[in-house]
Amino acid sequence: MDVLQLHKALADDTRLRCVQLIAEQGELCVCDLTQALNTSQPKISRHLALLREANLLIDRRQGQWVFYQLHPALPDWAQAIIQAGLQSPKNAISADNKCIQPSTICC
Amino acid sequence: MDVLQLHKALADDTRLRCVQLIAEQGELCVCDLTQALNTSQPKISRHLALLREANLLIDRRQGQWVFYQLHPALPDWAQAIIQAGLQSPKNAISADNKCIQPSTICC
DNA sequence: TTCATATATATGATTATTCATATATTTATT
DNA sequence: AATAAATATATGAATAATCATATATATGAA
Repeated sequence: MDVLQLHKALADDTRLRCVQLIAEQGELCVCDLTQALNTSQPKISRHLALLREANLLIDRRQGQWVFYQLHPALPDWAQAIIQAGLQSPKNAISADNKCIQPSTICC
Repeated sequence: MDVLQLHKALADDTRLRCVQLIAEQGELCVCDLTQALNTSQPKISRHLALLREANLLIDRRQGQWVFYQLHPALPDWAQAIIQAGLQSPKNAISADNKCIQPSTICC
């Protein structure tokens, strides 16, 4: 993972909001994100796959559900970039995260 | 300027290297960047225009030359994102910046 | 247990759209 | 005229969205 790849991964509204929500909540499943972002399941799934392939997220299946969290080995500079983005008053999730609780929305 | 726009602005190799070089050097002119990145002048110019329109850079004409620097009113979170990217051992300019001196290459 | 069904997620395939680059031209400064 | 920079246009490439379908797990009835 390099800096360019991280910016590319976060340069999409859906992906940025997924990462910011997951960074705030620790762990969320696909159906959480689908509801929180009010978007289609295949769209979320594709973007999560991209983030997983970029080593930004890891997934974990638990029964029916697949939970995503930040990759535990994310380098410091990458964590710093994600955190700095969350500091912005105009971050990507300010309108979404009010109604999110970890895995309690649809699961 | 919001977080998504910043990531989009930095999600291109040419633009990321321009911003990182400028952040390190303070100020560079178009011909500096053209030489440092070994790429065509129209390509650099077009990407600089994008960064200027995104309020990431400002430009200043001095005689024949146009110098670019980071926007002085860049918010803290945006500066933090740029700086964190420079911390990466795999940042975008590690192969370029060795030969750069502010405005002394071609000007 | 077996069968049927529902739910959660992923993936192919297609289409649409956005983005980057190259070439040529133009403008501005000295 | 010569150098520096910007812009216009066309083209190709990468990216994203959508629909349909596939897979995996869970649940409940017979």
